[in-house]
Amino acid sequence: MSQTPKQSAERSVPTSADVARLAGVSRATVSYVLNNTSSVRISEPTRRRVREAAEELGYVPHAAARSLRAGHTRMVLLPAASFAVGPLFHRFFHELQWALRRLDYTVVQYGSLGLGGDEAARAWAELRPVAVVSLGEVGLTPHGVDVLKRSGAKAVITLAPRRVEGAHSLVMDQTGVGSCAVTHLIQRGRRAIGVVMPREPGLEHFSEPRFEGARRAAAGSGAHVEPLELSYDEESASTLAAGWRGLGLDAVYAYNDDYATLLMRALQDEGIDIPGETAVIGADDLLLGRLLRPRLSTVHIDMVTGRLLAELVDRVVRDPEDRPELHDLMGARAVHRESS
Amino acid sequence: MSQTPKQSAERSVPTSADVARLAGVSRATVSYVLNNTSSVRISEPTRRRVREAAEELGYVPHAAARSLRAGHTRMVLLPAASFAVGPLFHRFFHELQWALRRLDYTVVQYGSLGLGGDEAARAWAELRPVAVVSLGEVGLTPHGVDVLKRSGAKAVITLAPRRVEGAHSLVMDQTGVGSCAVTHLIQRGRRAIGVVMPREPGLEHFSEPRFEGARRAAAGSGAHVEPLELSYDEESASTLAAGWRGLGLDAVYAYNDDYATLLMRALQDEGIDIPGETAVIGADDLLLGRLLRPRLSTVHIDMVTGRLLAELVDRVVRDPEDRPELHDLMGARAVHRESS
DNA sequence: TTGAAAGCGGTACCAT
DNA sequence: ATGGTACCGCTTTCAA
Repeated sequence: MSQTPKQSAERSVPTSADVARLAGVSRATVSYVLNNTSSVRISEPTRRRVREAAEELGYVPHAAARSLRAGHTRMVLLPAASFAVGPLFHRFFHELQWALRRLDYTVVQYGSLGLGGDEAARAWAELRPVAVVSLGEVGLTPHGVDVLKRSGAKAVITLAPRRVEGAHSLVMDQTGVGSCAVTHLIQRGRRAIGVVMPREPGLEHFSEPRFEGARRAAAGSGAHVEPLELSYDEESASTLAAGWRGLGLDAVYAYNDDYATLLMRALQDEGIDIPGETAVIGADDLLLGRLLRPRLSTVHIDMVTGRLLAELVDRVVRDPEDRPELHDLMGARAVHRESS
Repeated sequence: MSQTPKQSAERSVPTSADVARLAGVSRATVSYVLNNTSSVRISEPTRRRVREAAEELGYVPHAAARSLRAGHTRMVLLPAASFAVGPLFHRFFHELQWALRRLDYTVVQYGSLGLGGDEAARAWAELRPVAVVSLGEVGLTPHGVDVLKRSGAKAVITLAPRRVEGAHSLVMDQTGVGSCAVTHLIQRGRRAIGVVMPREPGLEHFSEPRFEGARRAAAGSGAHVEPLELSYDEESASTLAAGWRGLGLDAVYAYNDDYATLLMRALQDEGIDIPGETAVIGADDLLLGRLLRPRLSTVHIDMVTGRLLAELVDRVVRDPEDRPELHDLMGARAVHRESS
């Protein structure tokens, strides 16, 4: 019902020229007033007239026009994750956005679902973001980085398991997670260790380095690791569990707590004693792992705060020559509970 | 190593004028070629020269300039969820983005963490999105909707538990979830029913309608419902469980499966038999619920596909007068397992 | 204290 | 088949 009165106003979007006309001033004055330009003094009555006019018309500045004129944006583009991220990442994302906003950036997530790496980079570049912070979901190639930088991006930062040429890469060392888990299992006397590799697309960026870390931890210790594919559904888990005894494993590191609980349940249903016959450890320290019996051992991950990364983004934007390092991006430590 | 050769090119971002100069043609011709404008015929040799020049310079069109000229964008803005959404929503979001991209929209998530409802709407309006699809995280007010529409948004669609004046609201009727759950419990002979209300901010938009549905289902059936606050951590759960017997309840509907499993574990640790002494039901049908013992009863939710919503967005964008209804946005049905 | 005007990077009409 | 040019909305000198 409240739509009809606005119908006339919906005809066309008010511009600063409309505001100027209504206030009886020039467009320049409108700009000065609405941006509180300090280098110019505008009388109080004029300011009021301008503000009232803007209010009355429901004037909202046009970001595209503004940034076109300015020659740059304050947009930080975060390629949106195309896979289900856990609460850990979610929290980090949240903090990052909040901190960036405090630094007066416009934070935008740009999904790139149907696009390949370089197509995505080009699509992002069209928006002329001042910075791009990629969490490694889409394959950002050296060429993609180059496209972004040539389009004016001051900072291209990847938080990926592996380094990307040309970008300011912060390696989020997932190998530490795998090596923590396997070291823990070895210390508890296990030698034949399965490592669950999720089949879900997108997760390979995480699972492969985690496996690599597991492999390295086992090397030279007398233990060996063996990759095991698993989809995140009950059927896949029970299939794996059904053939479990034939694998001859005495322990399993199951990528993360979600997969670990799924597999542990299937193993228990198969009559396999946890941790007696097989030790199980997950990762990410999800609440979930504490709800099952036996309680799930896990690898707790301390992630850098979003605030820290936001500050780094800001530094690189202000001085692209500056290449600050952010170490200890991720700490990992095994948490022993009852399943190992 | 690949940065140094580009250093000169990084000085300034190439424009269509640069491409024109290099190709020895006018800017108009560049535009025609790169956009495959069908109303104009350009010779093949010219086309090639233009394309090669664009390639060589690493030219990427400036989205802001384009939309400024065009007078409109193809941007669909999805306010990013400020709270942890479950896999259900995640999947829906994913589908929606994918489908919108197929329809040639640019999908952008805009976080609004530090902003109130109307501030957020204004910030969104600056980007001049052609459509806004809000999932109800931020309080989109009638005024906010108005701002967006006045700024040129053809479609403002809310997928919220409650209707928003002026917007094209698709009510995602969360009450059905609550009433399903409670009806199920009543049918199984329970009368004193607790309803868990998560303390986590943002979830009240979902939990309150779910509670309302629960209340309505109980009304006139001889049963009664009672809200119970719970935070998503073990301590809160065990506190609630410790006083459980004093509450005199014989069943609980625990918002969703996450909260349900958390509470169920705490109740079991307190020695309370599930479902003998207390029946438990969750919602959302998460895999998690099938991993615990007893298996968790739940309310399965069928959500409309993202594709369907994308088509609706497209329809409203093409004809804002059209106000198509999308019914049965969410179907809910109780799934009986072992905990009730 | 305020206004006129140039120009950011594209697009599309109208000439040639 | 191609080029000249006006214009989209806003900011920012420079002049008055």
